[in-house]
Amino acid sequence: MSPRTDEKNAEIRQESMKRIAEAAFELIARQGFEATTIAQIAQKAGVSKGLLYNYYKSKEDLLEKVVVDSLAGADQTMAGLMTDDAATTLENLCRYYFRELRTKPEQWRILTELTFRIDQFQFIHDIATKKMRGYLDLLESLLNNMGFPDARGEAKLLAALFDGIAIQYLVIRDDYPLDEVEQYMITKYCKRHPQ
Amino acid sequence: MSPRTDEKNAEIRQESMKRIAEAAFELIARQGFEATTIAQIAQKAGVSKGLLYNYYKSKEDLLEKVVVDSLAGADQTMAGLMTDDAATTLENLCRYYFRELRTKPEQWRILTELTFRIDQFQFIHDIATKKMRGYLDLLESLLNNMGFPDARGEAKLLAALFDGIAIQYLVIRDDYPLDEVEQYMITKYCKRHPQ
Amino acid sequence: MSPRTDEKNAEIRQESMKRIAEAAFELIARQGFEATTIAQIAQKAGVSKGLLYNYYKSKEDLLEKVVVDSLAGADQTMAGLMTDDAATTLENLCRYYFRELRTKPEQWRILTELTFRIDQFQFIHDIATKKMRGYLDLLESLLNNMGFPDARGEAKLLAALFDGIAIQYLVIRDDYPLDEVEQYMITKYCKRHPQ
Amino acid sequence: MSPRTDEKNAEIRQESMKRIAEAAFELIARQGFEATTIAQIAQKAGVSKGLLYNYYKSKEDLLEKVVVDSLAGADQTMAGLMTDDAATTLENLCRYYFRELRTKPEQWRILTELTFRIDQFQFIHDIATKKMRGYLDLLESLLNNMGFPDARGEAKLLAALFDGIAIQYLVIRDDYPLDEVEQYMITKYCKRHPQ
DNA sequence: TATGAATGAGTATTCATTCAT
DNA sequence: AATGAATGAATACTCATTCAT
Repeated sequence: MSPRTDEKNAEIRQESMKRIAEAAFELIARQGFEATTIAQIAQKAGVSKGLLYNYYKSKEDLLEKVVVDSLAGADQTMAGLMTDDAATTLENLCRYYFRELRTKPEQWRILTELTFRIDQFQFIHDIATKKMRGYLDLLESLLNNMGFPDARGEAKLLAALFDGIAIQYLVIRDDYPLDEVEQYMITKYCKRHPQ
Repeated sequence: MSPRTDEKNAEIRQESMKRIAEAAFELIARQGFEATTIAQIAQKAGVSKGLLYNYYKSKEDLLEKVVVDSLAGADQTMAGLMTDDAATTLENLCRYYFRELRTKPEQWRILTELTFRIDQFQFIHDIATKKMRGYLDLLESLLNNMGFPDARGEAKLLAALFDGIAIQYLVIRDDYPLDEVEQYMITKYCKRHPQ
Repeated sequence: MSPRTDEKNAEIRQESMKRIAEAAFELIARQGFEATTIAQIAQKAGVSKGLLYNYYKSKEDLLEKVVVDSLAGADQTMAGLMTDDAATTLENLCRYYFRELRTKPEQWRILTELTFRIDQFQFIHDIATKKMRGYLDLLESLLNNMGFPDARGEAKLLAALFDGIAIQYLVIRDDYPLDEVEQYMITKYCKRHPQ
Repeated sequence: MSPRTDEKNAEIRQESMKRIAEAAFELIARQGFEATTIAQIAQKAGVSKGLLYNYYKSKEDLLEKVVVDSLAGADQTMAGLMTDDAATTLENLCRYYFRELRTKPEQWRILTELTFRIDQFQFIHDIATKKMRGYLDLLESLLNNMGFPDARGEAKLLAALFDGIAIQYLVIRDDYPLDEVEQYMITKYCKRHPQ
């Protein structure tokens, strides 16, 4: 019960939770939520099923925490991409988005899949709605700064375009010309002066 | 000597299958595939669980048949929207798409969700991939006829845009300005002469 | 309702029952009783499931009738093997038994298997007990006529020997020297004068 | 740091498995394999259905493990009956066989029944075939040592005789003179000098 | 006589969750 | 903090049997 022990405990705790979360995300990304069992997650994380329930209330709670964590990480990274120049910022965001899509397609696949399951997971509804509004506001502000007329309307289309490109790529995958589309988007939205 | 004529039997079968399929699609669309039980489907269809297995090999087989049927119906409807004029055809398709989204959002949601569950529903993924390619070709051909330069590239963005609008609408729902976006799309792609 | 129709009906009836019984025996012999479904039997017999229940009260009733028929056929054949000379009769029976074993091993297999399921099928108990006693009496009488001392005791062993040979052959099958054993039995019991 | 020592866990597991196996064997021996439900076994063993599946992959796996265990036990016991003198060993085996038959007829019945269900329980058939060959070799060796001419042929008949006696006894049961037959077998094969 | 659509009771199996240690 | 034995509710699927026609 000395402070040292408490510290150590907190450390162990963090370590265990991290391993559980990683195992969960990886398995769920590969197999889907219902096809992944608590037993699999515990085994992959190298902990007992019981311990898992010390940290997470339920399987769904685990999913929520994992998803929230994953998105929080993305938010943080995106914050680092902001600059004083709107066009540069937009280009940074754009490149980041395409890089993520290319390097972690399975993670994006599961996140997108979950987005479609709004009615089944309440937390998804809240998160997805908030995220979408946030991105919309960000895009609007950037486009506005860049001098686009009807920045709000354009932002809506741009947001939809990003989502749609992800869908097409995640489904068609190897045959989808992601590089080409990325180039097109950057040229069209970040390099040209708006009319 | 048949106690019931073959036609009568076929009729009865069709009727039962239809009721089962409708019940299944509706429940699955609302609750998702795993959350929907065979018992629920049978009850909603007003038949016994056993009868369901006279017509469908398994729960997954039922899903497949229902999805294929649903998509076949859409194909047929779309075929009727073709005209001699590319711009008119595109406008028809566009209006049809937005009408579907508005009137049957749950169906679109479940179909898209299932498309993403590659490892679990290979057949849906295959169908969806083929459809996506088909739409891409159709859009390219239309845009080409309408005089767009780089019709292929533009078709890709347009396809992504349609998908993206759907996901945004399905998530944000009531707050999403679907009418406005529809108008914008039609104006931009179907009414203006390409540069 | 004319006599002619009744006759015809009876004929049809016989024909249908025969086909059902044959299909049932064949399927049950190959797959076992519980692994064989009424649907399979009906299909193989080319009749409807409903018709089957016009003739047989239940699946178990069908099994009983089929088994009884099969054994009755054997009885009839055996009756034709009787002669005035006990040694000749015994030899005939012996040869018949081995020939059956060789030509219809699957049928014997299922009958033997059923014999072991006394507690599960009441009718099996009755039939098997009666048969065994009948054979015992027959063998005793034959051995007695042939001059064996302690014909009853010897008959008991002989009966057990026949059963045991069947078991060994039906299990080991191809490697079992059935011909050799047959020859041995005939030589030992039918050809030599008892001491 | 384990909340329960590994040994303690192993003990608990062994205990549970034993109770399940015993319950399963007893019920299956009495009612047959398909007539015995998992629920019955679990209840008789005093555990939940779920626990049963912690230890056995399926109902059939449970059957296999139980059968293999049971036969391994018999092997061990028989090994203890071997002596330097062939006649004594044979007599020991003979007495053991009859005692088993008398005290555990249901177990013999079910094991033999299962042996005949080749297509459904391949593993039992394989085990039984191997056992039969093993017994044959053992009998041949013993008879050979005892000076029997044609020990191989005699062994075959003796093996069949044992099997046949079992089936006769299991069917006729109370009316079958098992004691008398046992005496006869011992006198004939173990006490007399071969000619 | 004959059919086959329909039933529903029955069964193996899975898995999130709990809790004694 | 950590374990894993144990639970039991939930669920897909089967199949003998019935009955309207």
